[in-house]
Amino acid sequence: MIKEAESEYRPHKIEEEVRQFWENNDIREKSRKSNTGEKFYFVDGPPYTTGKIHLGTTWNKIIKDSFLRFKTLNGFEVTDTPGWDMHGLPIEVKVEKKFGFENKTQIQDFGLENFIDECKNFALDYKDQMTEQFKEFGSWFDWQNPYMTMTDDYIESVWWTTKRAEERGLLEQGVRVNNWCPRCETAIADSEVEYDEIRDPSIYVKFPVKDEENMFLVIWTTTPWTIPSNLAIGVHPGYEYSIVKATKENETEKLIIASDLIEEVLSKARYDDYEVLERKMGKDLEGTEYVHPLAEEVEKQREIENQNTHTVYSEDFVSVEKTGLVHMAPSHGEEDYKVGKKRDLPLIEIVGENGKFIEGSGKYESEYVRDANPDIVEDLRKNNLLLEKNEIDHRYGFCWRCDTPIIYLATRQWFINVTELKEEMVNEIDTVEWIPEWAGESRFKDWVSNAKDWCVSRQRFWGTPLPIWLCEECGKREVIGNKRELKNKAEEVSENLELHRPYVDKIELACDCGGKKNRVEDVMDVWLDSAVASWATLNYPKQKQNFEKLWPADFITEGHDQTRGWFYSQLGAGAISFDQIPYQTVLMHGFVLDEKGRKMSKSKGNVVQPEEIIEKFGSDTMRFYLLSATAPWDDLHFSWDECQNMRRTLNIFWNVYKFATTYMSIDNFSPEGYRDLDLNLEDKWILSKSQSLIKEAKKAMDNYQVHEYSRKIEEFILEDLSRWYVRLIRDRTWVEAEAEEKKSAYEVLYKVLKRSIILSSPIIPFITEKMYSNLIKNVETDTKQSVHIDEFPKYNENEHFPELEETMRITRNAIEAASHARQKEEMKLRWPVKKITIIPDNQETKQHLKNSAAIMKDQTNTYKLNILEPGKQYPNLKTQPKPNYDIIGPKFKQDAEKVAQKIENLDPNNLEQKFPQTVILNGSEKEITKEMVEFDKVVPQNISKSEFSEGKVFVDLEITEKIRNEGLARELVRRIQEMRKELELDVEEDIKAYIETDSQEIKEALTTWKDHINHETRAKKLELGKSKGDLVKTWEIEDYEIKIGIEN
RNA sequence: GGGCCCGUGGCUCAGGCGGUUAGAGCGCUCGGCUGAUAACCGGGAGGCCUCCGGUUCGAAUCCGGACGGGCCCA
Repeated sequence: MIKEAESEYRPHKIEEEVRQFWENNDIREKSRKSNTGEKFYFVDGPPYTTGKIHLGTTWNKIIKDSFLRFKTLNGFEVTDTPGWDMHGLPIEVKVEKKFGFENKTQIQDFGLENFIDECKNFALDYKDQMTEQFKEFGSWFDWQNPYMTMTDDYIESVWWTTKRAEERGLLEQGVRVNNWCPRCETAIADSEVEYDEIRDPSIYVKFPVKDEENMFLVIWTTTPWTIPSNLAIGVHPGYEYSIVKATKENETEKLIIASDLIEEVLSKARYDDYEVLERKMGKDLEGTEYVHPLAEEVEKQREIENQNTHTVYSEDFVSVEKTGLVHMAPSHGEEDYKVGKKRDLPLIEIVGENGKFIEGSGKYESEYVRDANPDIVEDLRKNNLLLEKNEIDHRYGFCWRCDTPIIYLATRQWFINVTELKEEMVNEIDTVEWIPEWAGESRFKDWVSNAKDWCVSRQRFWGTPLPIWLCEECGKREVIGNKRELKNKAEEVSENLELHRPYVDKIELACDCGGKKNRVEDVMDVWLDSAVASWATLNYPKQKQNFEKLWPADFITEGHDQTRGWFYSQLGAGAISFDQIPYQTVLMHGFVLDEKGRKMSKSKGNVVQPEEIIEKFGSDTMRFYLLSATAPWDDLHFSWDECQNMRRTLNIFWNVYKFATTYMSIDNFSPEGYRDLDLNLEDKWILSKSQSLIKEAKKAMDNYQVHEYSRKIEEFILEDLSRWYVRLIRDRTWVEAEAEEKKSAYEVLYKVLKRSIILSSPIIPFITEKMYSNLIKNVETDTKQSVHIDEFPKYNENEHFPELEETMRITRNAIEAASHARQKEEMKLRWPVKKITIIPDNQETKQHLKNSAAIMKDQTNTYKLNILEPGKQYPNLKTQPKPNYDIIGPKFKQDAEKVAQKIENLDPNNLEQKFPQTVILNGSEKEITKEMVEFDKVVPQNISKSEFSEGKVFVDLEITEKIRNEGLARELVRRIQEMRKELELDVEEDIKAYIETDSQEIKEALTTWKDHINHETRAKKLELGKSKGDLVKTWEIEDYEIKIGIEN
């Protein structure tokens, strides 16, 4: 039996209760397992285990959850394994902070084993915390069996892919210039560099030309600390350079600068005057030798014997900026390194991995590079080689984890040469369905086309160990693909080997040459971990069955920052392993920003936590809001007001449910189905609307338009169900006896509510579960245990009546117009009106309105409803012609405006008979047809007119005696009801009422409408005379004073 | 500096194969309803559709540029 719902919607209570219900009854498991249909292989992009989820992560998981629930409802067999990204620097940094470590040596002293254990604990701990947070808002995943990048199983999947790379000849060791974090002492990927504003020195330096008196090459740099490593200077072959004789305070010197930049440079350095001595093309400067400006200070520079150093080279990459000459330090720049290789320059090591000048490098030995900047600048000044010194604010890269400014450093690293697969990767992008389309077409292709080789090695500890063993004797290498292979080949290995440092570090393999192979000590870039998720989730290659059945992923969805991240890393790993992109549909979603569209950040103080929203409004509200606020691919501007609004929507949904359960429980209703015969217009209409909803909403969601899905549901609940259907059937539910029209209203309301509940369950899983458990489970016999195990409603064409929907749409418009007309003349709805006349625009509209006349009459409170023929005029209207631009625009083009004026000036009398007629325009005749003109009307007094999109409404506001009586009677009823409420009387309780007034009109109304008033207010006695009772109040009705007394 | 996306009333968003009255919700304001009721409904005010140019008889809509925001890259 259906129970009356609690009158107030209490999300926290409901959500807690529902969560319990799910837990105790394994509802998630049952819902997923109830299906044996088509496969839906979803792969979760693993969040990094940082301990706290933010609103972006929340949005991400809610989007995923809504699709998994939707697919499950539709009979798909879904994979809902969640993932965790657990390796890498962020966790290492946490552990370092915990113990106050500042460099790698301290970690070594602490003991790698201990360090790894700490990392592991952090990761697992955070994983648990975050799992709880995700569960809180109802995201359903297989939380018991997630994939975790730190497990041996997972690591084996990474190893397998690495071995694939080796087999295909894509794995390579080489020296490259990389982003380098001097604190973490490791290479970091481009994607791990975060850019921010920083203030740096901006200096112009003079490099003395060898064997020339007082002649200098001028360069500009923001990194003085790279000058000690300088080995060459670059110019552009095609640009013109000048040797300038510049004067400053009576001293002259000869400077070499790009011709276009002379003024700029010299004015900066405040030279008094200059004279161009000679012009040369960049390529002609090639070979010019110079003296290193810090030759005195930097010992290593003096030791270089290579003839190619300290020479000018012309290179195409040089741009005409600052001075047009660039200083090159092959150890500290990618271009510089390339030139160094091409020109056979040595690679001198001056800066160490910790960012300090190394021993024996010279004056700056053991200074941290950025700290050495002032000394270097000062030395240049002393050597009289500093042309100008200033400061500049510019964007600079920082380590994503410890915020240390990065440096570029040439080091030996391991690479996977994905550039060799670039073409293939770009082609694979086209096989994927991207939502929105531009996510793949423009954005992703752009990124992949610019991809560089993948530096996969990191000089750290907590990560997937690089499975590469090198022979110390012959240099031969071996890449291991899994644990068993390692155990088989190992010289000596413990039984319960764990695939982490330092355990794997100890393993030695025998080499054919008789030597021993040792593991390369690096760990892998964490991006390679998540890159293999689509097969690691299925435990491939260890287990092949699921892989063969499910792979590649049907669906993934992540934020647009993952273009360079997971979308890319998966593509790379897929190309390496299978020559295939490992996913088929991608929904790229946006970021959560604050209301003004700015990034949420601690420093701005505009961060909103998901738990704040849940605490305020509950999880369903948060979900509904996040899913409907914007299209997923746009950034979401978070707004508390909009959340509040969504809370209201849910409240209305609850009210409808409450309305239904209140009456259904009183009448002990249980659904038996309805006969078409018993259905009213509004019943068929709402049934049809619900069919439209099923059809359109499903289509939206099938196309991954989750916002459309949510919005359509919201609109249906608010607009159709609550504001219209419930309003129309109210009278029918008040009938006390058993009545067919009441019964059929219940049947229809029940059916439509059930559909709405199931339809909205993927979006708002808690409240719908609660409603389902009472409304559905309490009356249906062969029902499911949970709404989430039920089936998505099937679209039924036989119940879809588009014509009828059109009827109702027009009717609502007409009713709105009528109430507008009333309101213009301050005629309240409580008062009946003598007559309403409608002139529809066309026959079709007329027919629609005729069909719904009963509703129209009822809702407008009129005695009489007239629907005239289209084109008919309301009596005594004056006509004013008005141009119809739809027609005259295309017809008259540039003359349209003039023709419009002519039309407005036409004689309004008998216009209709006069078409077509001609006007003279610019000396030529133009024909004006009837279609070009619309007619405005001016109404007589007593009539209030209003228009709606399909016609016009005229309300006759004449107040007859009958109307006055009824109006006043209703005013009385209203006052008495108000007082009943004030007395907190039960709905059933009877009263006695005493009315005291001087007004004849009210007395008359009272007499005429006595029975009605008695019935409406449950008055056993209604007396005119002295007012008395438990409550006596004085009211004013239509300027009459009236005293009402009530007792029960 | 480059790529992609976004820019519509005070706020959040629709519209966007070009058509003269640019919609909705919230907020504001006036009114209505009152057996879903610490709900609900209607009216109104409020917009040079970021700006500047172009195409067109006509541009929020199409094109070019600028500015602001977001993501990514250099």
